[in-house]
Amino acid sequence: MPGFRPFEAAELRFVSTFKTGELVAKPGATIVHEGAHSSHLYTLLSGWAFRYKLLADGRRQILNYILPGDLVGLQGSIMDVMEHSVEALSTLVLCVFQRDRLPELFRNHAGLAFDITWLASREELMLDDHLLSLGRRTAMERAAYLLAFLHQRATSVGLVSERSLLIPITQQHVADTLGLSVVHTNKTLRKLADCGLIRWLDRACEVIDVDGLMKLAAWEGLPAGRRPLI
Amino acid sequence: MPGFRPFEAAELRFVSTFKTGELVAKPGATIVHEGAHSSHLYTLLSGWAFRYKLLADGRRQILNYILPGDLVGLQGSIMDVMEHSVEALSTLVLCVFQRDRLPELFRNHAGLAFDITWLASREELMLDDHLLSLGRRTAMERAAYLLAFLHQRATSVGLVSERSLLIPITQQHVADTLGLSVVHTNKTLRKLADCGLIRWLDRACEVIDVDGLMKLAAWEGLPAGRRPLI
DNA sequence: CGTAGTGTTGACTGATATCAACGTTAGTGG
DNA sequence: CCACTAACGTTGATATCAGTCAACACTACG
Repeated sequence: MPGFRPFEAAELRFVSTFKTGELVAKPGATIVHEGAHSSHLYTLLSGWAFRYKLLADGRRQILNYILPGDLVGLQGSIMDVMEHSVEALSTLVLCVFQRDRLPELFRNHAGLAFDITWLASREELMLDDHLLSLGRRTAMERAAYLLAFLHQRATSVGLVSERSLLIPITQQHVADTLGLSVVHTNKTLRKLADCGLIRWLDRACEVIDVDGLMKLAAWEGLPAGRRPLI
Repeated sequence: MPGFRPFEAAELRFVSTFKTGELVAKPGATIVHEGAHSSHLYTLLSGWAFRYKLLADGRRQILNYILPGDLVGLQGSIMDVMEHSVEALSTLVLCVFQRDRLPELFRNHAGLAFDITWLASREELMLDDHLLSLGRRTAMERAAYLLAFLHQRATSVGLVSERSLLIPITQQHVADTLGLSVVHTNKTLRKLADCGLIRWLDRACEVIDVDGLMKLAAWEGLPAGRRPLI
């Protein structure tokens, strides 16, 4: 896989013992529960998922999307309580790590420790972008940003084959990401479709013109560069 | 200082050589510029600051606030480009680190490396809360959340003396944090003041009833527990 | 064949933005 | 010492974006 930094031999050996197994999750399954203690640490191998938080009265906010190569449950492994939930959008395959060997990883494999911090910094960077979007962009701009963002992330892990990508989300997901109602989200997505920027399929979105979306949202894209994989 | 984890001797020795000096910044000064390469890595020793991003047309979103003990510029040290700016709210004293010795820190001081990752996770956790606020809370709830949040953070670093705290921000800062207009922010803060929850001073906010604010926002507070200091 | 989830649309309502004016204060230069 | 200016905070009138309500079509599924 291009775009990932290569492993050293010792790192590879450690990671293979660090891994305790694989977990498969069905669409709609909750992998991580907000408020849970000592959940596991995972890497997503394939599929789409998302992180979210709930308010007491049921209002839901989607915080970010999880794509192959992303860590799941790091925050819960480092602090002790999980402060968000994670749900599968498609069928997932996760690599399960031994959470309690994280200190050992930091002690003996500085390269891997740095990679984890790198991934945490990248998450922070994405959240910053989302915050800018929710706070200061209009509904159209927000929607355009979100779809351009997901397209770019999918591209960077090789999910965009022959110029086409289906993002497996419903309009309810989009609404809960953008902080809008479903109805208004529907009208906004319709406008984007009428402009020829996207196509909305059954429970999926096809991005037709990424550059158009990025221009509409005035979004520069994520910084390029090689990323680590754990 | 209670609430911080103690250093080991070797860590203390390293940190004292890792530090190259101190930087003092005046209120309104920009310490870190969005788009800048190779900025420094700092720890804030005293004062209040904030991180923000701008849209091309000048719309500003404040991402988070920086209080004593927080790292400044970690994202820029790990990726290469700074993706946000940092501005001083009050007079700051910063501890300046040698950014290029970060790999050495990871290699020889696993405990400190873990601390950095802990701080990054905590930042992520705060951003998650902000995202929930911007996406799903009303103007009143958002304002209440923000002020309760800042009060709690100030408390945890010992800034709240004799039950009183002045947060050194203008209503423009609040507006740019909450994603609202200044005018509406003013009306919202007025309502909070009329409820006896806060008092608005010249260029500062005094929190009178944190519990009332937290209840209004349905916010649980940040997870408790000992934090690292670098 | 009913039911639940999803997407769509129109009518109406409400929250927040925009515009405008004004008071206060602190700083500045004459 | 006194205009003058620039931030900052305040308030009311009006405009607009997004929310709510309601109805309906479509599909998958039991």
